[in-house]
Amino acid sequence: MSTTEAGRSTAEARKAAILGKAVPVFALKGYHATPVTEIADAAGISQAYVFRLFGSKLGLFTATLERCFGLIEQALREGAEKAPGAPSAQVLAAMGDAYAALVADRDLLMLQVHAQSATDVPEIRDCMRRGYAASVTLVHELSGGTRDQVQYFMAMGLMCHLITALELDGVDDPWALTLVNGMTVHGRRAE
Amino acid sequence: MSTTEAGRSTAEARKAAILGKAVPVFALKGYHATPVTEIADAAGISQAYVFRLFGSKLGLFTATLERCFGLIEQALREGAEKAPGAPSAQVLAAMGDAYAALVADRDLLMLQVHAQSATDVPEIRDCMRRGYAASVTLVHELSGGTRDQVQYFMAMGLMCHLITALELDGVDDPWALTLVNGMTVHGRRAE
DNA sequence: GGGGGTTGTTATTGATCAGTCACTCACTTA
DNA sequence: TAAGTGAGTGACTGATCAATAACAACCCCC
Repeated sequence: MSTTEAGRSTAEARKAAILGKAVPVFALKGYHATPVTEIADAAGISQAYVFRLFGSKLGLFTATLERCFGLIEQALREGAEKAPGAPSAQVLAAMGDAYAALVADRDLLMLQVHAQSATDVPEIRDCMRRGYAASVTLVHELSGGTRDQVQYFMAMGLMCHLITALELDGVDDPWALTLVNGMTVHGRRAE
Repeated sequence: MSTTEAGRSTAEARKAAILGKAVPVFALKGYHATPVTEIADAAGISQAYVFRLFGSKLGLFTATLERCFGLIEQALREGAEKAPGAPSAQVLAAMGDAYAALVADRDLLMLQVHAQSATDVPEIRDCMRRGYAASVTLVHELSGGTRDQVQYFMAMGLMCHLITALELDGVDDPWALTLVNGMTVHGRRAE
């Protein structure tokens, strides 16, 4: 079970490849419940080498989380560019749509949920703070919305987390419909 | 390190006592990262006996989670009773205040966060669904609010989870203030 | 006063997992 | 072609932890 497809490459390229595979694997069961062997297997690489590249399981997880935040910021930015000069509400709607498209695959969303639960580890808590700081600041600046609007925007993002974690998409009961109210599937409400 | 204070008691009383101690312990690091030994120690009881009483770690966790939801429902109910016959918005505000008072100690809130992250375990996911179903239904019935109002109420509850997990109370940066906007410390926004 | 159910413990087991170590292999440069 | 370097691995270790097994004290009712 060695390198099946790619031959050898540079350490940086390998790290990037591993991070790409790590997102869906960590998204499944979270930080504590995921052995790094699973990520090594998914990346088609030995577990020992993952430790060599990232130092520790914690280093691997925070790197994965940072990559995740990077993708989200990029999506928000691209969304905002689609409504240039529009009023705040419309910019927020465009950013919401871009975010919804990005997180349609569940993985980035669930990684956030797991990271939020692992904040007893200081490095993870700090990484989360940095990520949310960047996101909130970005939404504020690009949309020009009020504090209430931005808070509402983020709150609906959190509601997406819950809907995804509980797999409420297909549930037809009234309480589930109330929570999903106005959301696009796996996505975020437009306004 | 045996039973320090209490002598022997009935199994039911012991189970209740253990659940009381289990809430803060599970709240610290969550389901996967908390060994049942820690809960046994906190309850002043042997680890083996905890397994006898709850069958498995999963059984202990779901029982703890159910207790937590029970406390929340009780608080919501008592909150609603303080504004009888008032318009929806005021009933929601009263329920929010009661909820805020209940979760001021962080534990119940963090338990929710951890449980949301452990939904890959089917029993935990189902337990969460039942709990949220009961809460949403209760808020809807007691307040008589619209779907949007109830969704917003729950979304602000989720925002509390984030604020608590990231310890944003004392943070003075603009992005943190945006998220905390309108919330009472560790609590939930009134309206 | 003793049988039987209940409360509780100590000791152990079998598995899992983060992290390490001593290597090998391939490529580059002189 | 020999020496050096970075990529990559298999095999191990020490610790932790969920779960169990075997046993001990207690109490109530007959």
